[in-house]
Amino acid sequence: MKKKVTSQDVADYAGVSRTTVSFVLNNVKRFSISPKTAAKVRNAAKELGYVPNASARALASQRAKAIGLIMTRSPEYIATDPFLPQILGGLLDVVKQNGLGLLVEWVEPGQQLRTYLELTRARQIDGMIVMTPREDDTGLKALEEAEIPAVLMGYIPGSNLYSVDIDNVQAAKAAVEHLIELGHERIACITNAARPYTSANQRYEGYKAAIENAGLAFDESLVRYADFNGHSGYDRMKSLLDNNLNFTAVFVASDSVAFGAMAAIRDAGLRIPEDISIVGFDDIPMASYVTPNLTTIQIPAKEIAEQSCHLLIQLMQGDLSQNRAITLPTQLIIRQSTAHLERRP
Amino acid sequence: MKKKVTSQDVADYAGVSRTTVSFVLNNVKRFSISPKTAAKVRNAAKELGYVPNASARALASQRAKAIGLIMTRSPEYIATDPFLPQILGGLLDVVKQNGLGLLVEWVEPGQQLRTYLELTRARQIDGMIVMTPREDDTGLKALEEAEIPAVLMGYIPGSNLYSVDIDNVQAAKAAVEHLIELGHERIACITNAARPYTSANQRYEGYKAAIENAGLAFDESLVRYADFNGHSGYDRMKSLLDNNLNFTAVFVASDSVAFGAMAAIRDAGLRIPEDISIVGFDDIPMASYVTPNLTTIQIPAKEIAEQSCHLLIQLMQGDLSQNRAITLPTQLIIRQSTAHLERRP
DNA sequence: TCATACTATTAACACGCGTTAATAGCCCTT
DNA sequence: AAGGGCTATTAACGCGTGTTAATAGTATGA
Repeated sequence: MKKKVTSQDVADYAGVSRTTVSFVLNNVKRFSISPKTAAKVRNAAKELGYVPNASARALASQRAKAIGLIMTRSPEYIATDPFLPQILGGLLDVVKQNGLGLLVEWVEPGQQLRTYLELTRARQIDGMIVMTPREDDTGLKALEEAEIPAVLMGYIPGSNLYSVDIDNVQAAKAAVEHLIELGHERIACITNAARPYTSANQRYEGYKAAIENAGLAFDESLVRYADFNGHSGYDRMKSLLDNNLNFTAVFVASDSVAFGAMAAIRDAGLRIPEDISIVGFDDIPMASYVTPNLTTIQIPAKEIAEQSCHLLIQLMQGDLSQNRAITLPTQLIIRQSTAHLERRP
Repeated sequence: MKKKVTSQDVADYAGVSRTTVSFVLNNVKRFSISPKTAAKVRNAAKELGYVPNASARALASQRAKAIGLIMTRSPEYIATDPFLPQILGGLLDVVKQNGLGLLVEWVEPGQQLRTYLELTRARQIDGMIVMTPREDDTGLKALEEAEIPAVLMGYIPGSNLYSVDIDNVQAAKAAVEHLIELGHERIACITNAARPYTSANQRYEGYKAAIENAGLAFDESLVRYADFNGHSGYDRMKSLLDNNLNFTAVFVASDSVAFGAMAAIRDAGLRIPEDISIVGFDDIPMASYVTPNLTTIQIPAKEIAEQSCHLLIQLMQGDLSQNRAITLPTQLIIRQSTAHLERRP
């Protein structure tokens, strides 16, 4: 290992004091440094390949120059999240532009309290983005009180935390209204996750609202709760089909889940969209490659990540004048998995 | 913000010195502490909600208690990597078990040298896992020399770095041999990425070897180089089809790319597998949900991540007696996208 | 009784950097 | 020549923890 180069080394090499080195390299303008000295210092730093020690800097300046991405799910579920790449891509982009680092953590559902506080106190990060929060998350209140900058990706009713999200209710409503316009009246629903996940609950509410607004009969027995992945989608759809519920369309609140559901429909010998129309949610990349192409709701995942990150950075700079809740628009993408209801004799 | 609790506070509260607190909380056995005192300290720490400051600890102990995941791709490509969730899930699992943090970084192709060294010197991390390295990566040699623990996810010929990978050549060979056994003789190939990416090159070599071993004619004009995503797959397949190359099967070295290729085949009015058989690579979750289900090579992505992490942790503990290169097994998963060649009149 | 060995604890320094308060150098005015 | 007001620079302290070398205390053996 090459011997570590400290700012003292740079100072010696340039023939100035360590303080001067710090001023030059951090562009401290309160103390004017002559251009000649500054050049000497910069040159020395480059010559020696000086890289400031992050820990020491964090300790002295009281800021870690890093943010945390906190996921409230177990690795098992993280591994199957089709959105993660887009989220991460968006975050990494912004984070790097601002010279920050990104620390990824997950907390076991139930352990949130301890972990949020630990992360806060440990000061390894200056702020955090909480992904996929659950309404029953006990730690979020504590997070509000501790005044560490935090942004929710997603929304928790009643929480005072800053958040960036889509309007899940409206989006789900739009999806179901599309089916209604196509003449469907018995429309099933498979959520993306269990109800404590806000997004799942909101999409369910949107589904319900669309049904009721249209004067159709809402039937709870047409609803199933999936578990993020395609496997659960297959399972829930099978359950719907096995029960002879006589529906002609289904709203599936997640594309991943929808793919599983589609497989179940095919395995039952039914055709999409001739026998059953299906609308997804998310517009993950694969949605346009499956057969038939999936009609779905497009979520600007990357923008959500970017906006979250920008917001967090502003909070970290003490700028609190922002909107507490940012809502990003979604779009219904009509493809081939939905069709007019064909009345059968 | 609650006032930060330092180890001094704990010491005062417990009526001992800060050193004792440190010894107790870090289980330093060289200096024996009486059980009574230890209990007093632990109790005080709990009472006050003491969480050690990560930066200070890192500075003093010369170890950051964190590892880095370095991706040599731009966020644009990161956003479309279907493997990322599995990798991340695997890493997070192991990382947490060992009380470490995970820092995610990306380096612009071409900027590797600077970034690897910066990360090394900054000491924000104790070791790093480099993902999807390229053969033309100039920074890896520097990484070898700097003696920071590092593990490659993937393999670079001629590199002395520790690595965890699958046998890409063998796996590709198995995929193509499957097609050959089905009677195909004109077999096209679309790689997952450009040649400088080792995995792309190795899969290409496997393809070539299988063709030649079987005594078939190798034809370079049947090869295209894709770019990770489905879009490029669509494009490359279209190029193959437009050129009237008369092939009956194709080996696509990435499922994502394969999905695009499948769409192109359908858009050309051809059927899978009746007109063209297709084998993918990766077995991403969607592979079993597309129509027809994709025959592909299964990669143990999560295990790769876990093994990489375990290996890295051992390196960080100074245990160098490990295998330099770990190779994990792959498996050909035969589904519905491949079929016997039907001789047309 | 005294030296010895061992246990339990602590004072003090190091880690590398940011930053305030103080100092040295210099030109200009009176 | 002396003071005044700049500008450029630095000594010195603090951030919170790990760790070594030294100290106080206590039991053991002759």
